[in-house]
Amino acid sequence: MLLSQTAVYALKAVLYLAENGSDEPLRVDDIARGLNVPRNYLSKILHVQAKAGLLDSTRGPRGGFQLSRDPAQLSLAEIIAPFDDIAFSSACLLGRERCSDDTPCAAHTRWKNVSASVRTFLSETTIHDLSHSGASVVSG
Amino acid sequence: MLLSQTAVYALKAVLYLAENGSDEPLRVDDIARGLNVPRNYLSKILHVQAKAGLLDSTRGPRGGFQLSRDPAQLSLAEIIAPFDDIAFSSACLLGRERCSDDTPCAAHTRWKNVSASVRTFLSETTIHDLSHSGASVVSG
DNA sequence: AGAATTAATCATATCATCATGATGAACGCA
DNA sequence: TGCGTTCATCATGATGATATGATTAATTCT
Repeated sequence: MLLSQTAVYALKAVLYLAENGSDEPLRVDDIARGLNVPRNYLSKILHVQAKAGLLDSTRGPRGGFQLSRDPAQLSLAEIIAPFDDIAFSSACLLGRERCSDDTPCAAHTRWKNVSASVRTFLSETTIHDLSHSGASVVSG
Repeated sequence: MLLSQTAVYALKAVLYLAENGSDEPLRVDDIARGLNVPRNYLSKILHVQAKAGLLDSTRGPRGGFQLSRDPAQLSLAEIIAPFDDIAFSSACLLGRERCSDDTPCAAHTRWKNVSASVRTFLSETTIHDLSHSGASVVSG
């Protein structure tokens, strides 16, 4: 898979919030059940996202998680970033730390356009874009 | 990283063989040293590639590994396949087993063109293409 | 046959990811 | 203040990827 399991859960959770959250925060329990993902595991993922400023968390009764930003301003890249650098630092196909036009790996020239299209997709696609697809976030 | 470490080693080894091997097989020891990769670990990777029909292995004196095919007929996808399905079965961004035009995930429509370009790159780029890049395979 | 060479395999270690269960800390409300 | 709700954190385990070292099997050459 392109993304780690954790990053996928992070994405799904944000999508779930965008589709099901309103003014009220949603509880981890409900999100976890809705996505069919382990509760405590999801809790940690949501916590990381809250620390990254993507979500607001509220404790106590009527607490839970909310998006802290407009879904139309929230890119997939930002959501993935805390869990997975894939689209950014490690864009070299052969896993080199330094791989640029000046110090290319054997695949650099041919690969860079393809990898750029992946990065562009992730940074220009927003949660808003996906949450209007009509497809269910759940099950997978 | 897009590819697993193992798949990267597999790719590098084949590139190394394409660039340094001639009629004579190359020994694991030499390839491992040339690529700066653990010897026994590489040995297993080469063995898998031999079983997949990509390499010929010969034991005993003057033995080692050779490409079993013309580098111009050897795609990156074929080399990666025994180690990593990424480009094929698990093309769904959200990790769903079934994700198609009929049963799409939320990201399907937007992601499919991008992922197709990755698959195309891997299946249409050959070892020959990369081994003439002028860049070193080693280090990284 | 015997020695040298080389890949193949086995047993094990290490680490990150993925995950579970139990407990702690903050909060709201009566 | 006290109780229930909810997120936060801790301790632990399972699994797979990534290795390492030692041994075995096949082959060549003399």
